[in-house]
Amino acid sequence: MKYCSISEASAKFNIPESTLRYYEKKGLLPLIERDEAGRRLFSEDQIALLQTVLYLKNTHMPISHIKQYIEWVVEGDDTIELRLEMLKKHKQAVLAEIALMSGSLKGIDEKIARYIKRTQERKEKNNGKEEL
Amino acid sequence: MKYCSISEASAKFNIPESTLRYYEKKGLLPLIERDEAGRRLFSEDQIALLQTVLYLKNTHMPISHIKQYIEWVVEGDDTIELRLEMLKKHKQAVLAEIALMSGSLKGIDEKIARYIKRTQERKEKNNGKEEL
DNA sequence: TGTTGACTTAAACCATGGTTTAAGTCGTAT
DNA sequence: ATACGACTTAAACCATGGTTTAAGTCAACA
Repeated sequence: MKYCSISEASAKFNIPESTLRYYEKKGLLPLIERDEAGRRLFSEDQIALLQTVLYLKNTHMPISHIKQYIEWVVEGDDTIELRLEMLKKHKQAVLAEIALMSGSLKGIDEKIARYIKRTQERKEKNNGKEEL
Repeated sequence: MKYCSISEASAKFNIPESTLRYYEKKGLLPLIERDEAGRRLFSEDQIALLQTVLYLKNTHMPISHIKQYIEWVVEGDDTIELRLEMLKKHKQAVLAEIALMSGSLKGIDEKIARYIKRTQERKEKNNGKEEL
C-alpha cells in the first residue's frame, strides 16, 4: 500500500476530498503525483505531511503560514532552523490560546454552577406550591 | 460610575468600538440605553453581560448561539434550564476542542524535538568540517 | 459498446466575523 | 461662533477557509 487515492486520504483523516484539493491548490500539499489518468496519488511521505498540516490547522495556524512551513520542508535541510523557530513560536501561540479558552471556560463553569443553584431553588419553590 | 461610554467599554475589554456596535446590531448586547445625544450608555449589568458574551466568543461559540443565549437571558427566569443545558453542551464542545488542540500540539512538539536533534547534528557536522 | 462511478479542473459561491467608510450630530473648550 | 473630538448610522467592504457547481475524462464492468 504505497500510494493512496484521494478518497482513501479523505477517509483516513475524515476530511472532505474538496478540502484536500483546496489544500493542494493553496500549496499545503506540494508535489502530489498523478497516475496516467491524471488522478492524485498520495505517497506515504505526503500522508505524513498531511498529518502535520492537520496538526497545524487544528491549532489554528493560518493557511498562509502553513504554506510557508511546507515550502521550507520542500526546500530541505537548510530551512530546519526556520521551521524550528516557526513551530516554537506557534507553540507559544497555541498555549496562549488554550489558556484563554480555559480561563473563559472557568467563567462559563461559574455560570453553570449558579444556574444549577437557581434551578434547585425554583424546584424547591414549586414543591412548596404543590404542598399548598 | 454607574454607566460607561462605548470608548470606556472598548478600553475595559480591549475590543474595538466597531465590534461593540456590531455585537449590538447582531443582538448580543440588548437594551443598551442612549443619552440625550443618542450615545450608548453601558450599565454595569450590561458590562457583566458583555463579559459573558466574550467568554462565549473566546471559546468559539458562534454568534447565532450567543444571540440565542442572550435572548434567553432577556426573557428571564423561565429560560434558566435552557441556558443551563446550552452552557453544559457548550462546555463539552470546548473540552473537546481543547483536547484536539492539545493532541495536535503534542504532534507539533514531537516535530520540534526532532528538529532540535537535527540542528544539533548539523552543528556537529559543521564542527567536523571546520577541523579539516 | 455503453453506462456507471471515481475522478479531474476552473470558477462561482458561501458563511462567518468582523472592519471601514461616508455622512452627519452633538458637547465643549477656545 | 467655531472648531474639534467623540459619537451616531447604514452600507459597503474585507479576509478566511472552505464548498459547490459544471463540464469533462477515464477505467472497469455488464
